Amino acid sequence: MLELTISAETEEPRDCKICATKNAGFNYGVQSCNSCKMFFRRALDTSKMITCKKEENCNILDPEGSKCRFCRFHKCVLVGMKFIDSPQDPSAIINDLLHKDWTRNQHFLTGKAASTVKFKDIFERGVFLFEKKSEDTVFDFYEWGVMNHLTCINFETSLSFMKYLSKSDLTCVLKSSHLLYMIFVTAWRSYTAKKEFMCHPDGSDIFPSEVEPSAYNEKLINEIRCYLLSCLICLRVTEEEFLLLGVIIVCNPGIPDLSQTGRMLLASYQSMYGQTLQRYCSFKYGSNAGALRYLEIISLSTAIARCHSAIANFSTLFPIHQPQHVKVNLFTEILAFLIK
DNA sequence: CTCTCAGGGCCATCA
DNA sequence: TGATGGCCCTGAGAG
Ligand SMILES: [Zn+2]
Ligand SMILES: [Zn+2]
Repeated sequence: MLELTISAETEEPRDCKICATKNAGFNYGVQSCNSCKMFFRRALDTSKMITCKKEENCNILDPEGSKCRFCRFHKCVLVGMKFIDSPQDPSAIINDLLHKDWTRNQHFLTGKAASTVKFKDIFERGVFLFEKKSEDTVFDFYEWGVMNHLTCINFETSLSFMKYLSKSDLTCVLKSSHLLYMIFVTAWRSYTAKKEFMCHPDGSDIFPSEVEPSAYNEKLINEIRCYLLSCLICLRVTEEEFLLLGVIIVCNPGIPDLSQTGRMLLASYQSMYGQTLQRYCSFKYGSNAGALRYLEIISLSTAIARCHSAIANFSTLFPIHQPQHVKVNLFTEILAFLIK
């Protein structure tokens, strides 16, 4: 690879790009010393989230700053250390997603949100514990809705790359991509239940009962209920395609307010999952049909975005058409945060 | 063979 | 005392 970027002038070409140690070799694709190489590898291995105690801009060259694991790791990413072993085994990736998705679905079907869950925690950490729901519990719209949000966010934050993101980047991802992902999951769930319109597992509506459909444009309501689902039916989307497209949506690097390292991390993972989807398609449908199929699956994200904007429109119209029914609860707080 | 680099073991350091 | 990180070694692969 051509090295066109000129870093600080005092830096010798053989210095470690992260900590400036002399006589560094090549590790993970960049000029780096052995310590930084090992640090990077161990940082990738750890299951714990790394955080910065200061402002996420510690100077690694100064002995105080070099103690910050978060900032050192992010400098590794920033200078271009490759954090994905290439190429990945597609079936291992799919199995990992299958397992995470199964967990999400179990929580959604059998759990209920712990009463301790508060709005301000949801988009900060995105990890929740669920309590067992008793057999005869009947959820109303808002309880289903909150569970749908929490279990999807739980899934999103359990993805392998999320632990590398800073807290603010994590919030950006959840704020921009979570609702798209949740819409897709809801459509998928209705699709696997062979429904013709989106609904909750017990068949209840995806609109709260106080919504008076006749007060709205029928096309708008239909777009929310049916449009995306009809695309899934029409394409006969497989579970593998659902899983991979779901992650591709969650690791969209084009969302606003991301840090540069956050964008780089998401872009690499999105491209890795994209390649996996491509390989899956060409394996399942053959090389030519697979390439077309890949594009068709990717273009589902347009249908998801269309449903998203219909929901945004609806939630703008709702307080205008039915001001007497506006409620404030956890679900409406979450939705208000996501649609802005 | 030599060179480079990924990865693992071992041990010093520090809360 | 357990987590962390630096030093040194090994083995695989390329040339
Ligand atoms: Zn270094
Ligand atoms: Zn820091």
